[in-house]
Amino acid sequence: MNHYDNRYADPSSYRERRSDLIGPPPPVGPPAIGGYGRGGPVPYGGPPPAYGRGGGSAPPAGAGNFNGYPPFEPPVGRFDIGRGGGRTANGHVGVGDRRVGSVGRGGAGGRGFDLGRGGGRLGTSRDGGVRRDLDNIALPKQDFGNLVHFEKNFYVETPSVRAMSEHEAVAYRTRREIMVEGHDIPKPIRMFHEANFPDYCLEVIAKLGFVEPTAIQAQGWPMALKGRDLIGIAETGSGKTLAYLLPALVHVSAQPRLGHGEGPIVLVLAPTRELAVQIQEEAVKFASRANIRSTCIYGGAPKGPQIRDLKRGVEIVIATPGRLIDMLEAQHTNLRRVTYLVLDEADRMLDMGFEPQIRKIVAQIRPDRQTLYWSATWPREVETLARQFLRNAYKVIIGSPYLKANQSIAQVVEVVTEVEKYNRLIKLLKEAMDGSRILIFMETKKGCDQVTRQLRIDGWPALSIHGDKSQAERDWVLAEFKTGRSPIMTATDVAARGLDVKDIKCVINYDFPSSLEDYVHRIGRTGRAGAKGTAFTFLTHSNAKFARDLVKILQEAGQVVSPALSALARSAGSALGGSGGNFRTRGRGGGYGNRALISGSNVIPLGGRRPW
DNA sequence: AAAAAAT
Repeated sequence: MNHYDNRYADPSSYRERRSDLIGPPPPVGPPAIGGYGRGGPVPYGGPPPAYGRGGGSAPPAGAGNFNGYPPFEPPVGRFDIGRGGGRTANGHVGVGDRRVGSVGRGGAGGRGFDLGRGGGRLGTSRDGGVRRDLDNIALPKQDFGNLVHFEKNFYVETPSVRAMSEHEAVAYRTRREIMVEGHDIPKPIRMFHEANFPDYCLEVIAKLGFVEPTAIQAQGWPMALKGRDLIGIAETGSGKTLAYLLPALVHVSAQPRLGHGEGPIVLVLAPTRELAVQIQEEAVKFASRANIRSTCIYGGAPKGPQIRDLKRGVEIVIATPGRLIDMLEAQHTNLRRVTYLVLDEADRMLDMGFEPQIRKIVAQIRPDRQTLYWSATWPREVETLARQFLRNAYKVIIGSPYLKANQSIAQVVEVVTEVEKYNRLIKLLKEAMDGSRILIFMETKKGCDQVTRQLRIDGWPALSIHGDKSQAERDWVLAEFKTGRSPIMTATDVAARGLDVKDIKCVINYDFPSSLEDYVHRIGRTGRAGAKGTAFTFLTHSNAKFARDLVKILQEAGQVVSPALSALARSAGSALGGSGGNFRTRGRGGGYGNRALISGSNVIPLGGRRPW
């Protein structure tokens, strides 16, 4: 037990023991806010230094610069993706050399390293073949026969928590709408210091300006610190990331230090690259203070630096599944030291597209690990599947156990026809352009590109992010959006979950999403951390099957339901059928999207007038 | 019928 007690009494001791270790990369500084204003010209200093070729080149003459928004500057050079990786500017040569076919360890279990990707044996179509390959990669079987015990219970009640009566704990949970399940549930904490985090955590928390734990943190922290498995469900923007990251740091600090060739202790899995990067940025803020190293492993970026981080030894890995499996297959790392596993956006991670990959990864991790699932949405069907990977789990739900939207988002639903959408969008933009950001969701990548193109022709400073764009372009577009240099972003569901961008005052669902869970996540890009936001949603008759459940979500959040929406709801059945049947029922449409041009020429110069 | 996740 009191491992952790001792450590906490002297937080410097661990740092000293580890003084030989190299610290993590410095945290990424917050992007400068501003640069976009209603009246004035927008300062634009040329393409982003990270990607720019020449740097700071003046935008070409012509309409493109009229509003001060840059024409698209193709971010090439640094991420020379898809050409073998040997020619990157920073000279990571031969990343591909040591990949497939390396011999498995001679030890127990099959090795199954013979599934090269070079041959494309499962079909050469870009879309489809790739995923089947991924699913077919066999990782070496792990032998968990004689593992040594590891410590995972670090929860020590402070006197003030101990003094809380059972009755007070229940009252606190009622007041903050905390619903708990499981055996031996700890009392919630009311203040940050009651979680017994190391001082550096409290310092960073103070610096970030947080005053009180959110409900999910108040109950989730003591549960996670107890070392038990956990399902944590709380609305978008309510602080789930810190709810699992801070216990992760405590967990890491109490484990034996990494030996040569050992992989991470904490593994966090996320469904998109941008979300993984964002979690990593959050982790670094805290971990760097404890000399705990963390890194992000995700596709579309050069492997060299990622491999280097893994080889050097890193306590926390935040990853998207595909690249992690790739790294495991190539034995750049292993998961034999992982004792704290997090699935962020867990319902998404367990849906059809991801489940096989998750199974593969989880099979590499010792069964007595601590496993934590987090999401704002948790369809009933997922839980059965999820429980396969859990033991004696707690469950904590904030607010209603049903599908629920964040209450601080105003939701406006408009019943329209397909052809009316664009003009209606323009009207909304004219009202909404006030210096903050506007995020527009589309159903398809192609639709995304088409609307973005038209918006730019009409002079609207919009850029688009979706999965057919190069990672460099995705990074660049998101950065332009975050800084406000390009205040309108159109997106597919790649941007639906988890992304935390400041000052998104307005989300527009140009196309209705394919599930109500996605609806809740999409609109949750606004109204973060108690801020207000507005979500506009275009609903057509072809979306009628969602109307009834959408009405429920609106009512639950205290929103006005328009007569048009009620009428549509009455005219159609429920999308959820008996029991939420829209989960895991959809197959993948093959070969749909069109690959974005590497040159970025799908982003056209802005039209020559300022329409707002 | 879509998106995402390796090259």
